[in-house]
Amino acid sequence: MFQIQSHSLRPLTTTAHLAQTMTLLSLTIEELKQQIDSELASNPALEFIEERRCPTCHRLLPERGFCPVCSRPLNQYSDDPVVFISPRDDFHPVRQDVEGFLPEEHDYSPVEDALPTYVLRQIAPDLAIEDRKLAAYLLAHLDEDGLLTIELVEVASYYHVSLERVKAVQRLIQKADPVGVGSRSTQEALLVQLEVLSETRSVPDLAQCIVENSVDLLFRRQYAELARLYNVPQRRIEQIVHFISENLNPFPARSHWGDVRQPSAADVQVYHRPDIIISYMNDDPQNPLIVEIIMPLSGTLRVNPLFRQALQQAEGEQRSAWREDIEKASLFVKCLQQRNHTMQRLMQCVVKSQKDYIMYGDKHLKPVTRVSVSRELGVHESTISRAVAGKTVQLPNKRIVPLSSFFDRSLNIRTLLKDMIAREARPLSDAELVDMLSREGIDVARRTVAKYRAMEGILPAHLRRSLSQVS
DNA sequence: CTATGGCACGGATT
DNA sequence: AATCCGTGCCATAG
Repeated sequence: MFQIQSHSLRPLTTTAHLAQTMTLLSLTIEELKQQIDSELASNPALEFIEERRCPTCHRLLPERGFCPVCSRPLNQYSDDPVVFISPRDDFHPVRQDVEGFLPEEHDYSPVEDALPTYVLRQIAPDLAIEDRKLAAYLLAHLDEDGLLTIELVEVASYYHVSLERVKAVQRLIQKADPVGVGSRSTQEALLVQLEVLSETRSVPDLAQCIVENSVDLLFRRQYAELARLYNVPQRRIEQIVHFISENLNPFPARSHWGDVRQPSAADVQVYHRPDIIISYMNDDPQNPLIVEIIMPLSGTLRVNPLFRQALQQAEGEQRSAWREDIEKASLFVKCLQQRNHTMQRLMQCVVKSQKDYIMYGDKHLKPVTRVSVSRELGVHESTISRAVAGKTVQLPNKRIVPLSSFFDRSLNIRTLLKDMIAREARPLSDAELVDMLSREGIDVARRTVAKYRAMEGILPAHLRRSLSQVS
């Protein structure tokens, strides 16, 4: 497919252009940053220019006018959300030189490379040189949830060091972002997260007790049982559960739970950095929405004009090599711009139709499909799919959800269902729930209600009875 | 007999 | 082309 290359330049640029834009589209910020870095490093024709930032909010100023986040005058504009590209360089808070740090002798799959390196960077400064191999070894044995797959004792005996030392390294890892990574179990991860959290804010004291002694009850949502066990009102337990699901994440490396996992904390996740941030201007719900599409750099990329000039004087071999560099550089820049443009339009469209969802919560999510968006934007559906896949969005209420949740066909029904069950006077059977839903204008099969219930981790009616009796 | 969960099928979505 | 999701049918538990 690349034979065309040698013949003509134009078809090459267009197909390559498309291909590269596609791949860029599907990258998350972290990947995008890597991509840009490597491009920048390998191509001398590519230039990076620092740009102005807003003095108060530290965000980059748009082409003209005021900072969209902190200045008032923008209010005069319509109610439509402001969508813009927001470059940031505070992306990796800790950037340490870790060259030669990762030992080669251990095989770990390149796919999982991102998380280990990310963590390693953070803890590097606090790590004794001789403990580095321990850290690297531990990090190389994380599963996709960020949990450790090996026993600490094994590591200790493998390296002939004391268990204590391995534990110390593990603790260091656990406290890095994402907090709790490198724990042996979800329970351990939760405990670490509680501990870290308690340093900055108050944590319900029972929370730790519960996680430590009765996680299984917690995961199975046996709130009544818990209330009995700890001799507190069930209301209190529910508060704590709420706190836990708001702030903790049993799978440190996960952005969202798989469908059949412990549904106890199913609605909220803690994840490191969102790709997109949606907020109200000045955090005031009166103001229009601000949609920031995060760029990992605070500046623009362009083809270095000096390099262009130099090309004029170059000759022979050099000239063609440089010419190629320039081609590649400008292609990359174009693709990047197009990526941003597409993202911008995509978000514009999505935010417009899902405004209620963003402002008022899950109940108001409209079942928009990727196809409908693609039609509206006039692009291929797969483009949208790629752009949406793997990205995360921070909502005004600081929750971070996958972008794909904007396209969830049943979330609104599920939350409605959850509400109804939460308010129910007596346990309602699935069939009765179907009735109630149809009164709300939603027609679903009985079987489907059952499935939604299962997704939300709600027990069947006859089992819920016991709960309501206790409380 | 009623309420639910399992399996599997078809259509939509990606 | 592969996957996901809603749904119908049937078995099973209560």
